[in-house]
Amino acid sequence: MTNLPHPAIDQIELAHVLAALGDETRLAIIGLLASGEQDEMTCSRFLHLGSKTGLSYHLAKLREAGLVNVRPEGTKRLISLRRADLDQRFPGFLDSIIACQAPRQDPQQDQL
Amino acid sequence: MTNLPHPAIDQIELAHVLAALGDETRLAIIGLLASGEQDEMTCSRFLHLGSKTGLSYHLAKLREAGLVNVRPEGTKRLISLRRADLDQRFPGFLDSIIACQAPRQDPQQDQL
DNA sequence: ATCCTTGTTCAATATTTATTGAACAATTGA
DNA sequence: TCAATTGTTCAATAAATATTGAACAAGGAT
Repeated sequence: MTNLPHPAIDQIELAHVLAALGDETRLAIIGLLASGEQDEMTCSRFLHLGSKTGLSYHLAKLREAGLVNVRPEGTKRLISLRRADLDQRFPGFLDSIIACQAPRQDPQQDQL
Repeated sequence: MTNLPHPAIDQIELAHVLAALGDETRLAIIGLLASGEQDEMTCSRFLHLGSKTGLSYHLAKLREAGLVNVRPEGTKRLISLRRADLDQRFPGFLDSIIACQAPRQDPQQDQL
């Protein structure tokens, strides 16, 4: 099933996770995955963020850090956020990241 | 007062913060600062984490990312966590990090 | 003044990380 | 079978990061 190597919950390391997220491209990938559009997305869904090769590299980083799950399906790979695992391992962390990722409100709209 | 360059709250970038924290040494520094022993600590307080030169480098990274404040006092530098700023900018983020940093409980002690 | 303490800067190096393009593998579809 | 799709691997390179030691600067203490 889980074909590619994924770290088990308890061997997900904070520093490793943080390093994986400390990159705009990967942060954007997580933002998209978290957007809730769909639980799983193919690699090609992120093609606007970089080259095919580059994405393969970044997605591997995210997988190795324990942030995403990659499930081969035919010739495609279905990527999903390891929400439950991350919430269990680092309570509140993922949510705070995702919230920050959301478009920030500009000062103007504060009237009313 | 604030002698060295520190980013203003609204120019603290998430990816930058995450990258700064994606390093065991710097994560340990933040852990110590958050431990509450004292609000401010001198650089020498972290000397067990690396060389004098290395710490100067890592502390600069943390300062530039907006994670710590550095206040020169005589020949020393007093380092403190920018708690309030970070809480305002990224609500919940710092707390989740600090909680994860805390020594994890081992399975045994779960019996009341 | 002289020394000691605390910490920075600089230059050199080592190590990691990121980016590219070409070639490859597996699956799907005609 | 042949071609198209989806994505990986590899080797080369570029670029960013980390680590060292030596030299320096600013205070504080005597």
